[in-house]
Amino acid sequence: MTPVAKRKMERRKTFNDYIAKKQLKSTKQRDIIFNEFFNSYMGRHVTVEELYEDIKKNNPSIGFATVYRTLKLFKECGIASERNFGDGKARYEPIRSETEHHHHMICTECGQIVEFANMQIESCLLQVAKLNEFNVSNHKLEIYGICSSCREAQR
Amino acid sequence: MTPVAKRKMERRKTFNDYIAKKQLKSTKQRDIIFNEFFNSYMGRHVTVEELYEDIKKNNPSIGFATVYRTLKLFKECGIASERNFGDGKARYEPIRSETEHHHHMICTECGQIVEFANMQIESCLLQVAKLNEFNVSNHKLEIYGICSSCREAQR
DNA sequence: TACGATATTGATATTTAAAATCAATAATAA
DNA sequence: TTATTATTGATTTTAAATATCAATATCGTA
Ligand SMILES: [Mn+2]
Ligand SMILES: [Mn+2]
Ligand SMILES: [Zn+2]
Ligand SMILES: [Zn+2]
Repeated sequence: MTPVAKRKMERRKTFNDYIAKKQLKSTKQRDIIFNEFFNSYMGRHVTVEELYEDIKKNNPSIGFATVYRTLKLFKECGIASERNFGDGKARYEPIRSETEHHHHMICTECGQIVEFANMQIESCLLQVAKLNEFNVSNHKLEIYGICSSCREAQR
Repeated sequence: MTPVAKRKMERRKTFNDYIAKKQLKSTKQRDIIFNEFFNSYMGRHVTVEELYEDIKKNNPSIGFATVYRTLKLFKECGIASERNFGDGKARYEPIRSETEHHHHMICTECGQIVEFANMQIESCLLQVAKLNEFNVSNHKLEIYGICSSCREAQR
């Protein structure tokens, strides 16, 4: 099994466990959305609208509300992250591993997103929180700017 | 003159200069909004609605749209920052000096906001950006968690 | 001071993403 | 199979942000 397929199976198990625990139901729609999301959007940041339009191509009967609710469900059970990059639309990305954690650098010109992780920043953050006696549940860090190719295009 | 008064005067000059440069007009409404914002909301993070309700008390004829537009104007000319803490409402805070820069820690229980600045984080950020050849225009960092008093209240 | 050009105001309407509603339908356990 | 309960898809509602527009205020100039 490829690492990608294994990763997908692990998320699937988390999802199934969550469904069982919360006494929800397995449905064809949830299967379809799960598969499309984890097959096509690994490492990407997709809006509800985008995923809906994509899925409609092969499954025209699936409704927008179902895609919307299913992505929220993915987030709820910890297999997807919700991101907000300041354009007013929520974006979702598949979580790649239980432990992964990263932030984003967004080109305000072309929309390109570069992911990064930095241990030093993370430990500084925890230190700041500790100093102020905050119990951190999550944090977000985004860098906005112009990427090199957009900068070249301008000259 | 107190340091607070001096600070306010400096922002006023920036605002006046901006109005002159862009050929805008000085109005009673802008004066009122400027004064309330810089008198009552230094170090705070106010929504348009909140500031509007506040101003209405003494100036019932001022419209919501004017408050909304004036805060955007403050932001535009660099005397206010717009913040988004994930509740779907934009917040504005007066800028205290040309050079100040800080981030926020938000209690998800009581809404308390603690500001912090950390040079180490800032330089890490720039390093990450440099590595990826991004020209940084701005960045945001927020820590969400539970403050100590809310933690105590829970026990 | 009066005039004319232009920006501003306040009320209201529009836009948009997110969230809620609900009758019909599907999934599950007995 | 049946009863129960969750889900779906269409639609409506909500709420913040933004746009519109006629009436009015500002400001340079005569
Ligand atoms: Mn990402
Ligand atoms: Mn602040
Ligand atoms: Zn770019
Ligand atoms: Zn608190």
